[in-house]
Amino acid sequence: MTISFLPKQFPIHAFQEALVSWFKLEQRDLPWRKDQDPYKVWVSEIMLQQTKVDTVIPYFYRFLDKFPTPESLANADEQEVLKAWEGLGYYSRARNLQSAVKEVMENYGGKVPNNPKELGNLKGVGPYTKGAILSIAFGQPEPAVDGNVMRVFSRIFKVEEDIAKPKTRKIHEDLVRSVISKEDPSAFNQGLMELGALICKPRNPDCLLCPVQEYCMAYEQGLEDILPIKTKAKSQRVEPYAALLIKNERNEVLVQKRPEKGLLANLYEFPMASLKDLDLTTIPNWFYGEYGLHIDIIQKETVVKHVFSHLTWELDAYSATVQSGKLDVGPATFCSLKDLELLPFPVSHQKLLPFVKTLLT
DNA sequence: AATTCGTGGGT
DNA sequence: TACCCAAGAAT
Repeated sequence: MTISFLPKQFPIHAFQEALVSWFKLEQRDLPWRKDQDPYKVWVSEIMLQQTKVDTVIPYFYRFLDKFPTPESLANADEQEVLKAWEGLGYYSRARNLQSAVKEVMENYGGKVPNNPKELGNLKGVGPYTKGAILSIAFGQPEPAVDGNVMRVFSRIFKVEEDIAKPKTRKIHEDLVRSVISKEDPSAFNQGLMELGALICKPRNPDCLLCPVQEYCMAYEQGLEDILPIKTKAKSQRVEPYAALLIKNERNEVLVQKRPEKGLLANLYEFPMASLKDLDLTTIPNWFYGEYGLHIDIIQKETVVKHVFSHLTWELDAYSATVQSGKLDVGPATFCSLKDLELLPFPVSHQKLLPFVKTLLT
């Protein structure tokens, strides 16, 4: 059964005009809005996935300064790309972006594809990003449905489907297709998102300032605080670890590269022992088995609690020294204080760097 | 379809 | 404090 949420008498053109003219007047001056270079639009859209504008801005400047063209990004070392992404989170975005840019270099002559099929096949480019690039960079009337659009449309058209459910996105894509401005798809799509960010906020929306208030069913019926419907995520688990800050006789600290898949893939960290399986007395023996080094634990330096989307790390950081043995693990290596600055660390381990500096100084 | 994947700011 | 939330994609 197909449900159309678009009222038969909905004044499409007046709605478009109200939204687009508001956006052109009130839009924020953002660095990725200076031109419509598809590469810059692409980079910005990847960075903006699940990430606030204010957080992205400095990363966007630094990233474009370092990798101004698809070619420069394609030819860069992955570690350098991850270093530029350090602290931004969702690091597979960076690795997928570089992978996709390499494909653009090889298969599309360095030109970002301007059609849904080729664009959607690029790594890290899903339905939203595909539509955003097509509409913003190429002016095509394609939907770009993100969380803002689903919230805004849930209110305007009184859509009561759970926006946390994957299938709900299709409802809103159909709605966008039925009302998008063919004259200015870019301003229309961006206008919806800008409206969601500035006016039609998740909580306490500023309906009195809204340029499309007269078209909003939720406002008309006093439902703006009820919609959208969104079920809440389940609670997260807690994982306790001992993080080991191990110094050798050459005043270097042991670091290791994380696996190439999964959480914080290919980033660096200090070795961690799960306190679910081990305790302070069994860690040295475990460590010798894993790394081939006898260590002496000195003392607890700090405790770090780090919250991810789906789990929490509780890191008890211990200083330690190498007693004897020979390191025999590939991804692990001793690293000088100076060279640490070249390695990409997740924020969880950046919190430990001040203590490492003290240890090595 | 449900989980996994980061982080910082708002309330 | 403890949630909630953000211009999602991959699996």
